Amino acid sequence: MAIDADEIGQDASAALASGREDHLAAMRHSAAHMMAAAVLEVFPDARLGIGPAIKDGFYYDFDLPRPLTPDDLEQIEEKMRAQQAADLAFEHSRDLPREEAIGLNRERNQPFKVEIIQDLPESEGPTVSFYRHGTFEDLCRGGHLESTAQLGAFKLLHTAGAYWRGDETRPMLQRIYGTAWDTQEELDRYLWRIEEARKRDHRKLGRELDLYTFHPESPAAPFLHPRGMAIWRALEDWSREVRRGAGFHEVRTPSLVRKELWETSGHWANYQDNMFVLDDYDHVSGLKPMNCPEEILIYKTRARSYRDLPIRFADYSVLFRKERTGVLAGMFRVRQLTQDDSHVFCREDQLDDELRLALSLVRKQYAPFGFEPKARLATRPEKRIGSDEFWERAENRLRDRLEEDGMSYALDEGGGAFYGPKIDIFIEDALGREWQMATIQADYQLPQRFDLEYRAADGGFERPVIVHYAIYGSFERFIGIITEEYAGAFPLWLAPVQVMVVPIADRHLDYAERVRVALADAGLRAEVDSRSERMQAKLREAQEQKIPVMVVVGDRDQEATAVSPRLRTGESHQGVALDEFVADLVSRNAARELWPFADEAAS
RNA sequence: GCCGAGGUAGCUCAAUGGCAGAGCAUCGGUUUUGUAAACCGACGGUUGUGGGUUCGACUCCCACCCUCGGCUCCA
Repeated sequence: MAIDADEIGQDASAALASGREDHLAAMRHSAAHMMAAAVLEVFPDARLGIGPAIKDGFYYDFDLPRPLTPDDLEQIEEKMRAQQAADLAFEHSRDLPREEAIGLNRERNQPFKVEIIQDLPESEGPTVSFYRHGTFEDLCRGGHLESTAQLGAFKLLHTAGAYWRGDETRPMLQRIYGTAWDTQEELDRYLWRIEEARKRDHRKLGRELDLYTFHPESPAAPFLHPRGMAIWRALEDWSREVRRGAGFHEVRTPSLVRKELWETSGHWANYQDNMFVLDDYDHVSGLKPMNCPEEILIYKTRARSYRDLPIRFADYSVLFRKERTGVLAGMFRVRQLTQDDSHVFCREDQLDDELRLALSLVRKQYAPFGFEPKARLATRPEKRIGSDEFWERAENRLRDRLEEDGMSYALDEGGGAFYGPKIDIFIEDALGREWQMATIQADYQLPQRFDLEYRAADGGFERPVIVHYAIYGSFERFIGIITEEYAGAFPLWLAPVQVMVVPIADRHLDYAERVRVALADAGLRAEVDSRSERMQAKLREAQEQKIPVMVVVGDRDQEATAVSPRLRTGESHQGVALDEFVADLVSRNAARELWPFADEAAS
């Protein structure tokens, strides 16, 4: 078999990359040890939790007598620098039989360490290892730098509460997050990325660009301003276009639904606490957190034939989820959301094709954004319904489709929904952050719970399968993500105001309005800046609003029925014929190009 | 829900127990302009809400609301 030269190159660079990853992980893990030692210097009574390396850095959890302050962090960081300067060797100090190790940690008053040792599986062997640098010794599997002097550039970032072992019934410890890199340049670049993310915060941009705002009168629900709504509509139009070609039919279903439906679906048992429940005279009703059971009611309104299937419903209804207050976050986590929800009722023998269709629609719908989807296969959770045999079959099916599609995917053990496994799709944004987007689920449970059936070719009754998916996920969240991805500089097809017409003097107002109408008639979103301001001021304003195209109109343009466009990128032209200009924008808009540039704001 | 931080004019931010202020925005006027900010003036506040301490509270204390960073959760 011939070996592709490119493949060798890729393997080699992958090996290099993973060697570098190992090195960074060892360094960050070592930094965590040094931080623990420093914390013990400041708080001799501190009890230690765990301290792993993570993406971009490390953390360590502590039980401390009082909350940490920013001053404490500085002090701890200084003590770490002192260790770094002291060039202390990291050494494998000893291996102790479990009982002795437990005794040692009891003596040191480290109950969390005792618990870790007690819970180590037998397969880890009869002894546990300890590592030391300076006077600090910690229970540890190993994987360190040779010496504290090898720690590169680091910084302690912030503190946060974290439950011991991630269990909310256990004590809450104080976690200190830090970051560590080989060089100061890499550290600076990372800190720049954090700063850049802060600047792109969608809550800030949403207000500055007049897209959406949040108000305490309706917490965790965005108020969409005209400009935000324009983005929403552009997204919705694209979603409908994608689904129309794929044979979907749009439905709309009620928000307020009696609890019996949720009992049948299983949501009442599993998510009752996260539903808004209302008193409906002598009934109990809930605001719907999901569309599926209602699509099912539509399915059941008539006898279905095998010839009717697949039936594909799209539903853009509003959903309500009573999220715990602490999880709310701008557009990312809201209590009222709208999905581009899709439900396909199909025969078992059509399922593979429907999963293929779903994956292809994900690719298609993401293409104009420049998003490259990756997947996670989320398998059976602890809290679930259905037999193991069912889960096995369903998981394999999803895996096969992913393999076949070639989409890169990872496993998310136990991450499935209570009624079935799912494919979660995520993307990486311009700053290297990952966002979970679409989710695709093959569901055998709801059809059974609702006793769905269709008449088969042989005259018998068969049970359909439901494929659930949402590609944007929720519109709210998606808008938040793309606001940050583009740093507010939306490509033409998404820009709330696509063209700002800038008359030079008041005598050009009539012509400016004529230009606006020409653009609007062509289906573009255009406005005239009719203020009695200087042209430069209007351009600055439009530029700050990240409007992709400005057109200046003055005497020369008016005479020639032309415009003088200026792009957000700074590029400008004089005296372009109005017809040509409109036609050019119309075609770029229709093609949903990433134009003028997607990431110009990042540069 | 839990841990921590925060909330002053529409926005960004000053004022640490003693007269709540600036820039931008807004409004009025002057200016009519060729590719990123014209000039002059005016308006704007129950300092998140409610209680308390004090001669006096933006400032100190308590409760609540909202937001942010995390943890847990995410059908």
